[in-house]
Amino acid sequence: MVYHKTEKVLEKQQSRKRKILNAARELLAEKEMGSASIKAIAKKAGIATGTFYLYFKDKDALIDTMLKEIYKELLDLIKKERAPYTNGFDKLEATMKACINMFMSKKNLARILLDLTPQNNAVFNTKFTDIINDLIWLTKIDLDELMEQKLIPEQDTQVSATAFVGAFREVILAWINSDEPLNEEQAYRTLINFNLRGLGKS
Amino acid sequence: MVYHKTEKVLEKQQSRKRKILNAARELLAEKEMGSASIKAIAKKAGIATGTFYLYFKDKDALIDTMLKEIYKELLDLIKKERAPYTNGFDKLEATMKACINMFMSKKNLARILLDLTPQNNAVFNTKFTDIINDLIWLTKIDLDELMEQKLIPEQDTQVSATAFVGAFREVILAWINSDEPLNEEQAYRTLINFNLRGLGKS
DNA sequence: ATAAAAAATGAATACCAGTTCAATACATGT
DNA sequence: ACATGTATTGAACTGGTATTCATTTTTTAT
Repeated sequence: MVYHKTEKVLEKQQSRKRKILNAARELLAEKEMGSASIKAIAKKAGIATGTFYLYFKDKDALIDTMLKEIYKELLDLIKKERAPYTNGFDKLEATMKACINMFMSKKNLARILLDLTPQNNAVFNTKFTDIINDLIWLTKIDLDELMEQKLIPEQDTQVSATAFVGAFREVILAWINSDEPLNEEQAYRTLINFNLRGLGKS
Repeated sequence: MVYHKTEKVLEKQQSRKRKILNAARELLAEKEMGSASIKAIAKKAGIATGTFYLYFKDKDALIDTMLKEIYKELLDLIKKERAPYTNGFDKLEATMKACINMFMSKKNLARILLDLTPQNNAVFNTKFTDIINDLIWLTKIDLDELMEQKLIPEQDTQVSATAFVGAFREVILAWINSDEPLNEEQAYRTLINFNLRGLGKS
């Protein structure tokens, strides 16, 4: 006798995997991240703890998958928002605006992607660092282009890109963890101007 | 019968407390911070695990004390380096140079003060956030003064200060965790210029 | 030197999170 | 309906860390 999964079962399984990923996202995004235990995730996803291991090899695999997913969502949005522009500064500004909008509307995503405060998990930290480094690397590409075109002064673009991302990250995190800035417009402009001026936009 | 501690004993106890604090610093500064267990700290300090609890109420108390100490050391150095200057920009630059020098020469301090990557400890995270916020607050004071004097354009100084600290932190961390920049001088100047230009130094 | 007081010890304890697994429930094909 | 393959369950297991505490060592005062 051979057993073949029916459509209904396949769908149920996919839905469960999604539920696990969503539960993990929600729990990780909450302030007290200690709460993101397998037991808690399983409970939130509506399954038994053992069931978790039918969908993911271990906790590391879950975190890996989750971070990849979130990062992809961010990159896709950035790509879309940058598409209309060819000028380097416009592209950078579009990138920042895309990030601000995404992070402010989906604060839980932002907490996971920008805030590494509370993780004890080695894979999480490694993956996380990789993502930040990747963002810095993408920024550096833009800066090298701008420097090539003499639109910004001679500088160590690796350092500038790191500073750029660092400034951005700290501000967004402050907004997320406290309450919004009083004057959104001015705050946004201040951040964007800080970074663009920092590069030496002439 | 009444027991009074003799000088020798008091000194020995103070020295032990120091040894515990130093052991904690060294272990926390190492890459794999999971190793900073009470057992490891006690071992490094040359005492039994139980003895630790004669000197600190619990692990949280140790971390609290340690972070306060380190932060005080940093603030003292900053204060000293700023003393010669009255101009706002000079003061900011002196602050940055003091931090760069301290962090690059005492990388373990920097890892503890700037990099919260691997802690699971709630008190550590809270304390850490407090310290960063304090640094931002101190920066904001300088910026308000500069804005008052019309030396930088109108802006949300809370945001600028946050960006300033964030850029600085990210770059220093990158230097600490990888290897030094190839061209130290240019890298330092790039970072300092980024931040000063970011403010809109005219 | 001796007894009381304090400090130090480290094995035992308590606790908590990730993971396993024997038992159970459900799905499939005949 | 039945037999067999697969999925689910949750209690038990594992490993690791903070903390305690009965015992031992050291210090003090007589």
